Amino acid sequence: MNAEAEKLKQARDEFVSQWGALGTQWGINRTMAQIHALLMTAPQAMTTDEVMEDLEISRGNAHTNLKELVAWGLIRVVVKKGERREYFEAEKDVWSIFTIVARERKRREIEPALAILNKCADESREIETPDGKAFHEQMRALEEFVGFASKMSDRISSMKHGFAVQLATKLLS
Amino acid sequence: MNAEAEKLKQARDEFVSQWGALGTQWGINRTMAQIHALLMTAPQAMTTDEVMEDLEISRGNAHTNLKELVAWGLIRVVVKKGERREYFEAEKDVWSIFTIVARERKRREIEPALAILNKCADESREIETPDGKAFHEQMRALEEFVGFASKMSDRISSMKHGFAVQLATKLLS
DNA sequence: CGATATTTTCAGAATTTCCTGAAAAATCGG
DNA sequence: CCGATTTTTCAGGAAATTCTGAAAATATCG
Repeated sequence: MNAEAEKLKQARDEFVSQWGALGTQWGINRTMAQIHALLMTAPQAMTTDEVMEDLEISRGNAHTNLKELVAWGLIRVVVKKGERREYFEAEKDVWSIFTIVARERKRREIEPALAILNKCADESREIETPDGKAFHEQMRALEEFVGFASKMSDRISSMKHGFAVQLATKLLS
Repeated sequence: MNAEAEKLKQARDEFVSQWGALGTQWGINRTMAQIHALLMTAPQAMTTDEVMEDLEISRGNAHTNLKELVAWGLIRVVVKKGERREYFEAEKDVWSIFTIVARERKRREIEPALAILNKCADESREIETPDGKAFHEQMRALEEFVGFASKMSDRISSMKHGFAVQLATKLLS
């Protein structure tokens, strides 16, 4: 019956490793993605040392990225009775994961863009040359679109899972 | 009347520089984002040399990133009659830009993820231990969700601009 | 307290990504 | 073809990011 455990270990290792590689494409570092993958598929909460050993990384690296994941809200600290050290466990619900990631991406990608577009649209509002008008119009169009995207993101993130699925299904039908 | 041109130049420079900085957050390199910003706000198509001079970058850098933007479809090569060298101009329509970026992100972020989840869900399908079942179920849930996202992305990207706005407006109302 | 376990920080090393500049290749008109 | 112009490639350097390992800080227990 240990062949099963072996198969599981292999599948999980592959998931962790590949998910880590993907993280790079994704703008988060490899270790963070790997830890996330590891904890998402962990039967129980894990300690820093277990994570270190499993991924063969340094304590500093494990610590920094665990805390970063906690800051994102993708994992939680768990304290066990009579135990001194911290355990970590991942949020496993896919809809929760999605909304957390969407919120963070909005904060890091959409909001700064909106700020820039706002400022540039503003600074060019009164320029009367043809080129100036064209520039202003381009800024305004981008601003409007990104603002739309921002609001959509909020709207969808705040939906209940069920409602979002319903909407999506309707859209895909 | 040259104060106006000065103001425009300043606003545009700021846009280019800030958009470049944002590109980094975004997983594309600074130069590529800067060139894109520059061309999006250019009154006319520009040559490689003009881009080099404007952004103060090397020929190799300018060339590589111009070609990369062409590969994405965010800019086009323009040939002028009686002129030997290539000019570049950007796609300026925001909806087109959005669909191009969405398509590329799907290709680079969603599809590889789906492939991994598929494989891992498959490899764990027959494991009968409780941990194995939990792992499989997590892979399956993620796969389903990401698959959904992928289809949604296609659907929205293939919409006409007007229809998408209509839908969005309804959603935001 | 003092001893011990655990977490946090961070300087410097390792790695990855990006850019330069120059040489090579391709293109074109005459 | 030849010479001139333009595009492309790429080795090596520069810059940015990530990781290690060890020391410092903090927490906990008797």
